[in-house]
This record gives sequence, C-alpha cells and structure tokens, in this order.
Amino acid sequence: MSVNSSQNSPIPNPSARTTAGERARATTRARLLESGRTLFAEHGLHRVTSHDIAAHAGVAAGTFYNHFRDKAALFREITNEALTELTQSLEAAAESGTDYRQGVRQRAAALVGFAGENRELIRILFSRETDATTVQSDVLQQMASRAAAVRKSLIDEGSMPVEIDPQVFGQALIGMWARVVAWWAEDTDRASREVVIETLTQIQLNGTHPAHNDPL
Amino acid sequence: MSVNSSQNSPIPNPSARTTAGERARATTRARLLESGRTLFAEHGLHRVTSHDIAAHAGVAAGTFYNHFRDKAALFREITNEALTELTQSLEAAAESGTDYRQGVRQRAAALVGFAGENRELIRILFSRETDATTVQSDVLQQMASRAAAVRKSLIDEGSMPVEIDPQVFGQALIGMWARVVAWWAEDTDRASREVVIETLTQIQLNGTHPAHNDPL
Amino acid sequence: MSVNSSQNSPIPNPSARTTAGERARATTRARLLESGRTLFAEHGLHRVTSHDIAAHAGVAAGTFYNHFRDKAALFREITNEALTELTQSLEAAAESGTDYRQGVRQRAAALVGFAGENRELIRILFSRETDATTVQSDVLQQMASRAAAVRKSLIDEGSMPVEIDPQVFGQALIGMWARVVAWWAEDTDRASREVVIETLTQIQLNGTHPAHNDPL
Amino acid sequence: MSVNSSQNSPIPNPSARTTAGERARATTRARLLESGRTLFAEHGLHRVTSHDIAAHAGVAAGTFYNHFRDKAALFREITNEALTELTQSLEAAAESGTDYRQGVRQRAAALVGFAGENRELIRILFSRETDATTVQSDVLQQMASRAAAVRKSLIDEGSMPVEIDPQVFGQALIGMWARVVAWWAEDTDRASREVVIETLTQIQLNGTHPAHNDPL
DNA sequence: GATGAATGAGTATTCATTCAT
DNA sequence: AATGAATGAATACTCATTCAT
Repeated sequence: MSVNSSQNSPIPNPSARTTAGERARATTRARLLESGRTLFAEHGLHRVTSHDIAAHAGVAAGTFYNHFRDKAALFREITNEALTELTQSLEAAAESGTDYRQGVRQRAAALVGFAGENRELIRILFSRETDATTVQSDVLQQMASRAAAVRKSLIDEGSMPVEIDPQVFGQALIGMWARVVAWWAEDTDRASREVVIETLTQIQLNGTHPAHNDPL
Repeated sequence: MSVNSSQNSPIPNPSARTTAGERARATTRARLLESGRTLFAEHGLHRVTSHDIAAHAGVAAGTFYNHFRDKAALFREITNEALTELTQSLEAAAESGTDYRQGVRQRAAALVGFAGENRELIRILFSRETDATTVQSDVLQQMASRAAAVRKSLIDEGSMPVEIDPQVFGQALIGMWARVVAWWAEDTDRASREVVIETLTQIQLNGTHPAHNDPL
Repeated sequence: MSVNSSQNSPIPNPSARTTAGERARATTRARLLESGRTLFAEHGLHRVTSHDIAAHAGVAAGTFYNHFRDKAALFREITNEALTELTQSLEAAAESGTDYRQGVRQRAAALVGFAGENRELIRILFSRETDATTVQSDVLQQMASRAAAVRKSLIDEGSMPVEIDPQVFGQALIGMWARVVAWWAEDTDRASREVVIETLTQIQLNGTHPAHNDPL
Repeated sequence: MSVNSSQNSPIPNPSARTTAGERARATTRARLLESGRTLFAEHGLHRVTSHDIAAHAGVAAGTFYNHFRDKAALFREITNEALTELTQSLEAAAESGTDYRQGVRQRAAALVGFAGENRELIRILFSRETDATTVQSDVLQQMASRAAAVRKSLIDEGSMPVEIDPQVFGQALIGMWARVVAWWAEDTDRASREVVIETLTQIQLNGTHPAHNDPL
C-alpha cells in the first residue's frame, strides 16, 4: 500500500489563498532544494546523503521523504530547474540575435552570464561525476542538439570549412563550453566575464568562418 | 596495453633474477589492475566493489589489500599509468614534429590514436561519474599543464590572436579533447580516425593562427 | 454490516438528541472502521498503514488518532466487534435449538452464514498473518471458551466417547472451524453453503455421538 | 555489480576435507539458523530483526548477510528444513502402515511425535502470522495434498459418508492438525502424547468410517 | 602471500505518532 | 474536531576493510 501524496507539485496554484500549512510546506521544500544545491555543488551527488540535506535544511531526516521520493528525485528537480533556466536564457539570446556572428556572441554571453549568476548550479550541471543514468547526460544532449542546429545552418550556408567535421565540431563545442564555464564558475576572478565571452565566441567563429576572421 | 606494475611494490631490480614468489606477486597485482580497468570502464568507479575486482581477478577479497592500500589507490594507479602513457605518446609526437603546425597535428594524432587503442582507459579517464575531488581532477590538471606549455610557446611566438585569452583557450582545449575523445572512444564508427584528428587540429590552429588558415 | 461505534467514545445517551458535532464525529469514526475492515481484509494488518486507512476514509492522517489510540486499537475494535456479532449469532442459534443435534447443526449454520455475509471480517479474523501475541489470540481464546462450554455439556451428558479427549477435541473443533470457514470465505463457489454446514455438523457429531451416527 | 557468493550451499561436500575456515563458516551459519528458530518461535517472523538474530548468535549485524540474502531467506530455510523433516516422518509412517486404520494412527503419531521433538519448529510452521506469500502456505498446501490423497482413497473405497464433503473434510483435517499440534507443542503437559494421538485418530476415522467406529 | 570470514559504520527509507494551526 | 507537516526511532542492507589461519 502506502499512498504517494502530493509530492510533486512544485508550482502551487498562485490564485488560491495559501494556508499557513501550505506556506510552511513550501518553505521546507524550498529549504531542502536550496540545501541540496549547496551541498551537491560542494561535494557532488554521491558524497551527500539525504540526512545531510535534511540537517542542512534544519529538518528531521524523515521530512526529506515527505517532500521527495528519494535523493535522486531532489537532484533531478534541481538539475531540471537549472536546465530550464539555462535553456530559456539561451533561447532569449538566440531570438534577440540579428546576424549570425551576433547570435554566436549573444549565446556565449547568455551562457557565461548564467554561469556567473548560478555558480552552484553550474558546478552541479557540469561537474564530472553523476551517474550516466541521471540527468547530466540529458543536459549535455540538449546542448548537443543546440550545437547541431548551429552546425546545420552552417552547412546550409556552406561556411563550415571542409577540414572540420560537423559532428566532431559539435562535440568539441560542448566539451569546450562545459569545461570553460565550470572552470570559470569555480572562481570568477580567473578571468573577466568579457574575456571569457569573447574567447568562446572567437573559437566558435574561427571554426566556422575562418576566412572572415578579422576584428569585428 | 601495458602492465606496468612498478608502483607501490618493492622495486624489482631488473638485473637481479626474480624469485618465483616475486613473479607470482607481480602477476596477482597485474591481474587486479587489469580487472580494475575492465570493471571500472564498464560500470564506473562507485558501482564496482573491491570484492568485484578481486573476484574478477580470481583472488580472495583480502588479497586486494595486500597489493593496494584501498580502492582509490588502485583507481589512482590505473589513471596515473594511463596518463603516463598518454603523456609519453604526446611527448613523442611533439619531438618528432618539425614545425608548429605539424606538432599540433601530431599531438592530435597521438591523442586520438591512444584513445582508439585504449578505449577502456579513455572511458575511465574521461567518463563523467568520477569523484571530482580525487583522481580525475589530477588527470585534468596534468592535461591543463600540458596545454599551458603550448600556450606559453604561442604567446612567445606572438601568434595567439588578441581576442582569445590564453588561459580560457587552454581550458577550452582540454574540454574539447576530453569530450571528443570520450565520445569517439564510445563508438569508433562514429567518425574515421582521420576526420577526428583533422578536426581537432583545425580547431586548435584556428584558435592560434587564424590568419594562416588556408589548406596546408 | 454493523457500524457499532460505541467503543472508546463518549457513550452517547440514546435518549438524548445528538448534536450535529456528535453525529459528524460518529460518522468519521465509522468511516475509519469501515476503511480498516476493507484494507485489512485485502492486505493484512501490517501491510496497511494508519495513513492508508485515513486516506481511504477521506480524512487527514491526524484524525485517525482523534478516534483511536493507535493502529492496534482500531484492529482490536474491528475484531472485537466481529467476534461479538459472531457470538451473538451462535448464541441465538443455540437458543433456538431444540435437541443437541439440532443445536450443533444450527451453530454450524450460524458460523457459516456469518462467514458468507462477512467475508472481510472472516479474512481478518482467520487469516494467518496476524500478530499471534496480540489480538488474534484473543479471538481464538474466546472461541476456545465457547467450545469448552460445548464440551462441558457433552461430558455431563456422558456422550463423549472415551477415546476422544475433550480438551483436544475442543482445539480440533476450533482449528477445523477457522480453517474451513476461512477457506470457504475466500471463494464461496468452492462448495455450497449447505454442504459446508452439513460436513461441519457431521464431523462434530461423529466426535461426540459416534454410536448414533446414522442418517438423521 | 556485486557478486552473489557461495551463500546457498548448506550441504558442504562431505568427502572434501574441511578447512578451519569452512568449519567456522558452517558454525556461524548454524548458529544463525538456531537463533532464528528460537527467536521466530518466540516472537514471530516480523517481530524479529536481522540484528536480533545476529546478536543472539553472537555475531555482527553484517555477518548475517554473509550467510543469507535476507531475513526471508533464513526463514525460508528454517521452514523448508522443518517441512522436509516432517514430510519424511509422515512418509515413513505411511510406508510402515499395514491397514488403513493403522496408517491413520501412525501418521497421527508421526505428526505428534515430530511436534513433541521440534516444538520451536511447530510454533513457527503453524503459528498464525507469517505472510501468505512466504512459506507457510506451502506447508499447509502440502498437508492439504496429503489429505487429498487420503480422501481419494476413501472415495474409491466408498467409505466416505455421503453427508461429508471430501474437500471440506480435507480442509477440516488440516485445520484440526495445525491447531491441535500447535496448541500441544506450546505446553506438552496439556495432554499426554497418547491421548493427543488417539483423539486425532478417532476424529479422522469417525469422519470416514463411522459405521465401524468400535474400539480397535 | 593468500585466504575468506567477520566486522561495523554508513546509508536509505518507512511509518506510527505528535502537535501547532 | 480536523488538519497535515514534521518527527525520529526503527530497520534492512551494503561494502570497504581487517585479521586470524
């Protein structure tokens, strides 16, 4: 038996008047998520226990399970949320772009901006570690699809140099983004935001339009 | 494949005749390392127990600890060994190179060649799912140092374009290499070896000598 | 089905008009009992949680404890209630009986009839899987006392054959009743009600009046 | 991963010379089984934890799992073993029987004898409690099959009285046996072994051959 | 050295019960 | 009275590691 209660309703109906209990519940849930973010970012998924998260959130061990089926569910929620935000940033950047080179730069800026403002999430999303079976791979796959779309347009334009294979280039971009962004988010004093954006932009442009590679 | 067992054991004097016991010990040790490689590559570090490795090697559980302080030590040894080999490949490639562009291509070829011939090691070294705080980061740090040396020479040459920051570019190269090589090692039918080498080479050259980016 | 809610609650004066609150309370209590019956019959005592019962009854988890000290109290109440009803059936049967053999048959009929009409309760009372040290044994002890009374009368009559020990025979009857009735209640198509009654009657009569064992 | 070692080899090769380790292992295993028997008989399956059993056997909690997959496995082994012994007793009794009435008496004697010598096992096998999904039902089903064979022969002989349904009678016998034997094993001073045997025998014979029901 | 039985700390998860609202 | 979030003791099970043989 054992009924699975209202565990997965992260979005409470905003039009309903919330009771004190509902607010308390939402607060606890939010604290658990926040604690999860902090601890996962610092120690990684499998060095953090559900007890650790509960203790960090100031609740009893059992309370964790009133809000999340298990540790993986909490982790998934954190990463899904992060991915959604990041995706939105990138899409917003893509829409506002005028020409191709502007688009590349704006997506780089969106990624780097997100990294600067969500350093914990970045460390969770792009840290090595995490079971292949969980969310991480999804995140990278989505980034790969995004890169695929870019590649596609380049091939159509005929501006991808013949020596560079689109598939391999897509993987290279993903690896580059993940690594650079994680490295920078660890300590944002390592480089200025502008330098990071500019470097990522140039590398991508060089891989696609080497012929025009003159100062903008 | 290399069964370099000189770590952490009484350094065998190669000129002395080894006793039967010494040889038996070395064999057991080698079998444990080989089993570790196989199992870690297939299941990842924390899905494999010390019992699993011992059983796969055909020895008792306790024997594991006659050869390695703990599971992390075995893992570290595997990764260090792999890194040493990889480093040697890269150095050999560097030495044989005549000019800079040849060097870049030869190092890419060495990396890709190593990946093709040591797919298990690549999966271990570059799989996500390794404790970021322990061994993996060592590996990556060493790759970073290597990239730093490259950068240094570029700066000295004055051939790094101003828009590209050497530090960020170093990280980007590491991320790119790790991702591409892990992706390709998973299934070497995804692209021909030559295409992978050429693409990595071009990306790196474009980042450093965009002006000369004409067919070799 | 009987919703006898007089246990453990402020004894309602039947002559006084009950307030709306009192009636609401009684309804909640009855719903919890009914849910307990349903769920215990289907899943057994320790596969059902107090939350399950509350949820099935459509009330909050805490409400359960406004009505029952704990889960065992609810279970005990269900079984006591059932036993009371069953006892009453048996006593009514005994009273209406004219001679001994009629009485035996009528009690068997009452037991089987009760089983047919209260299959959930039978499954709860006679299922294996109940904590032997707690409630169930009470039920059986009461049945044993009942059998003892029967035996007593037989001994007084002198109609118990010498080879059959009254105590042992009492236990045998209890075991027989419990087993047959539980077996039949699981699926009443296994035998007609009349056949079950007749068989139980004959076995009991054979054990007490073997000499007269000719067709009635 | 995680290899399932040699857990289920209760019968060590008797021709092999046993090492000290093997003997120690067998001893620990036997102690765990013995502790399980004692504790299950006293408290029932789900009131006893694996820790309880380990502590009673004087070993660490983890040692339990070196010998049994889980608590259910230990329980199953105890009950299977008990059932095997009991079955053998009953079969031996059946073979030695000369005529039908002797056979009935001898099986009753075997059952009661087993109960007297294995009081803990009887309490485990026939206590109410125990999940329907585990062994208990098997035990009773086997007893039912045994009773079915008896019934069959009676029907063939034409000696089952018409008022008694064979199926119902089979269930009645099972219930009777289980109850009487469990009751007697709890305290063997409640009746002499002979009285119990004689009573069970007479009840069974009365149900099948009421016409001949004269002293043997 | 090798063996493998034993260890016990660590971790996830459940659920009866309490209590502030 | 009813609510339902929170509690935390209880329990099962794992696995790296030790050590007597």
